Amino acid sequence: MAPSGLQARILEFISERLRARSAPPTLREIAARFGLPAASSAAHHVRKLEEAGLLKRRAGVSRGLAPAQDPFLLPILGRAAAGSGVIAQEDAEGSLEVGGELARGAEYLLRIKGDSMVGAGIMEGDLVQVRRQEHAQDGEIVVALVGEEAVVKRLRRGAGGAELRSENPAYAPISGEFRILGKVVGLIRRYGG
Amino acid sequence: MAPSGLQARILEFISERLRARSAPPTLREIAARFGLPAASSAAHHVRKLEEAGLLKRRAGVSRGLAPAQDPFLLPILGRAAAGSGVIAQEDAEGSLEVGGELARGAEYLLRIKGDSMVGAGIMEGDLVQVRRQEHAQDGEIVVALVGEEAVVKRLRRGAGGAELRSENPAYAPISGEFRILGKVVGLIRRYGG
DNA sequence: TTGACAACTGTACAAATGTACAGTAAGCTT
DNA sequence: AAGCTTACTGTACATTTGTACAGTTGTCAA
Repeated sequence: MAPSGLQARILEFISERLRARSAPPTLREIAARFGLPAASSAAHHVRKLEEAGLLKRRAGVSRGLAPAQDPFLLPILGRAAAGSGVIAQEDAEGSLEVGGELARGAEYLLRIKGDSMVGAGIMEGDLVQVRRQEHAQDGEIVVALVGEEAVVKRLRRGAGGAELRSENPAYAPISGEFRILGKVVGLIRRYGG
Repeated sequence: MAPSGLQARILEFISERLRARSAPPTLREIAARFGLPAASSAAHHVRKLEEAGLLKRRAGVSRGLAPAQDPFLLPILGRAAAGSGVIAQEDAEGSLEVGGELARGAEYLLRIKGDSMVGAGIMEGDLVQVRRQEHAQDGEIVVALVGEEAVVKRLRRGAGGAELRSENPAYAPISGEFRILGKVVGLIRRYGG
């Protein structure tokens, strides 16, 4: 199921084209790019990628190639979506296209509610980019599940165990039971207007 | 020079396709979309758009259409770049691809130095998205030229004239001579790692 | 070696696609 | 009205492009 090196490069070639906002390559362009002798050779590899679920295509349409999952369209999840303990993609309040380099490492966006992290420059209404992971290091900003609620806090690991700290003196640290859902890898803010 | 309503819609149609990460339309697809009777009709409008400098195309290549200026790749300018009074694109320290919706209204990115705006959640190292304009309203965050230096401050218009305020009590307002270079429309932050 | 299977290639072809060019329609000036 | 310019359309055609299919090569097991 793992694509061969060549097929991975073909997939990357197609993604590159799309990222550069131009039309994806034709089969013959793929063949020329990788020194394949005929269009059907490219067709063969493209079919393999399609069978592996890595590539979508519109049959019969020229340049109808596109990576199956677009890593640039991130769902925006609301805090309420954490009720079940996992933040489900189905509960997205929408999605936002995030550019190539910017999207690196992020899996979803979470909209910030409240002012508990203003000391870290995270304001109400900001979108934080989150990568799903269950562990994090001391000092990192994480998304954690506290009871039924997902919160964004700074993780502190000390002798007395781990705790979640707000960056606002008005809020007390949370040292009880919690579970880390992900790590904050970036932040996006829009100024109204 | 101003494109007719139809031509503007054709341009938007092409952009939409690219934004959705799929291949731009063929001439016949454009014709079908807008009820034009023949491929040559679409070809005619495309040629007009090209002559107006709004569209680039690769001649003879299928689906070789793309908007002339890609609004998604924004240059990252450093503060030093403001020496001459204008922030020149040539002084970019790099560029960052910013997704469709996110890029709306922004023309370049400016990297924040210093902590004078921490009260507004703007931290050292953040990138602010800026739209060039010479006027701004009371309360908006702007990029302004003070002497030889470009700074990011909040604009306050009062009875005594306009002034630039930091969001950090350690810094005094700037009420002397300054010129507004642009308005901050967004903010992007990456957490290291 | 033999056979079986998958990976890959060559060729031919129908459909899709851009383009040239003559033509028509509509406005505008004189 | 006549003449001119511009906008748009119809048609034909060469090229590009996806696809089918038979053929070739390579790998692996027995």
